[in-house]
Amino acid sequence: MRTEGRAKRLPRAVRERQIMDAAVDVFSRLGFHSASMDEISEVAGISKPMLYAYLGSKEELFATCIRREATRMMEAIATGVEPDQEPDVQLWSGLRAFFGFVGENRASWQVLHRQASAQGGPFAVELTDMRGRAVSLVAALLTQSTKAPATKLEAESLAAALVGAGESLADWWLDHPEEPAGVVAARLMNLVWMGFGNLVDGNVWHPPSRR
Amino acid sequence: MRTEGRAKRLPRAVRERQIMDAAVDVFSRLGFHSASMDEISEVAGISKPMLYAYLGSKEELFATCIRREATRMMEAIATGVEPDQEPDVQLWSGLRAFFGFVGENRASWQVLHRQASAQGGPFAVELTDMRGRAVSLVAALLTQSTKAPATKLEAESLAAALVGAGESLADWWLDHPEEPAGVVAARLMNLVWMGFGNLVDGNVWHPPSRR
DNA sequence: CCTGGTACCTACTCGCGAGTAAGACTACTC
DNA sequence: GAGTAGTCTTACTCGCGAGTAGGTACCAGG
Repeated sequence: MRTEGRAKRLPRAVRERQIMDAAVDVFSRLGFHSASMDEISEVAGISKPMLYAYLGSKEELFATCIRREATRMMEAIATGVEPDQEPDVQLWSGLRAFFGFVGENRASWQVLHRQASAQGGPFAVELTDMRGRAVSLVAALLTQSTKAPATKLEAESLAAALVGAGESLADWWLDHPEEPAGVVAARLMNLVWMGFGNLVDGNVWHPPSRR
Repeated sequence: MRTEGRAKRLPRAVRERQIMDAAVDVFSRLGFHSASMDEISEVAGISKPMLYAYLGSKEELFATCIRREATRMMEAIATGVEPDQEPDVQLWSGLRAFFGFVGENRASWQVLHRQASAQGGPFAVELTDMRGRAVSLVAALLTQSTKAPATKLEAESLAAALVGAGESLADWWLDHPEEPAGVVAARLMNLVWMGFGNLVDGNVWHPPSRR
């Protein structure tokens, strides 16, 4: 029994999952360019031609990773958010779900946010797409709840700022992992709902009575 | 007179500036990895060995670009901000300066923000450094003006969120260049100072009486 | 007019990594 | 047990781009 020998024969679907997992791991650690197909294949416990046979080129592989992780994240948020509630509660539940997802899945988050946004090329499409969905969601929340008729552009840019604040705070969180997810989420909630103007006066937002 | 011949002899300092300008241009268009030293040298109107003679390796060159552009930006902000004013006015002037800088200097902004943050390596240092200075600035503004004694971590994370919101909104702005800088800045000001909670009720922030 | 120093070049080396050719092993079917 | 479909491998090619060796033009000062 050699320790390094021919890999056990496995059905394609299983191998593809293993490869994707390895790819997300390596891409998130090294970034798109510094990651080599050799390393990914090694981590996946498989030889390089399998990569190409199953997942196509390096770019396709990366794009597939982005798509998979983005979908996972959007589903996590969609599951967590509570519709038919007051706007602030909807936002709050969305933020909790977002930071919850990032808390587990650090690798996914990194490959999603840092890497994809840097490669201007074909990947930006996947990322921009997901980000666009998130922005639209927030923008809709805003538009629907506002009394003053805001322009589409205005709502969208505010939503972009909010999403950016979330991403950035999540990045910051990576460097301060000791903070619990709920605390970080609550902070952002306070910032965007109450504003500094209120916070400096000691007025904070808090969730409605516990269920 | 050949169109492509030996370059005119110029003193080192001048050439270095030209090279840096070319490097910022190319890096911001293509990103660190996709940019080649050959292309940079071509844009700079010079041959490759000059690059290495003057600016060292590719990594050194990139780091130097980051440092230069980051310094320019921080100086622009420092110049624009009005100390000894109310916190909201300080923040407002800072935001205006920031978006003003980004509005001109699109290339600088891109090379700064998108590229550097993606290459985890030695460059993150430069970028993290500048970002850290910005965050500290905002955090200090917050701490100094708040009545409720906030923890250091709290102020810092809020500042990180704000800086991130600014960066993200600036990114968004790149895709909607028709908006004037002041409008974009005002939107972010409203978001972070008033909060959505106020905005949906139509309460907006506006600067104190014109000087 | 030589001597050195500085700006500047052409023309390489050389490693790394994406992608492939060609086949070997396994398992299922008839 | 022969065909065939799918899994998996070793061992390459090949271009691109970082970095360099070894010069050439130009300008001081002696």
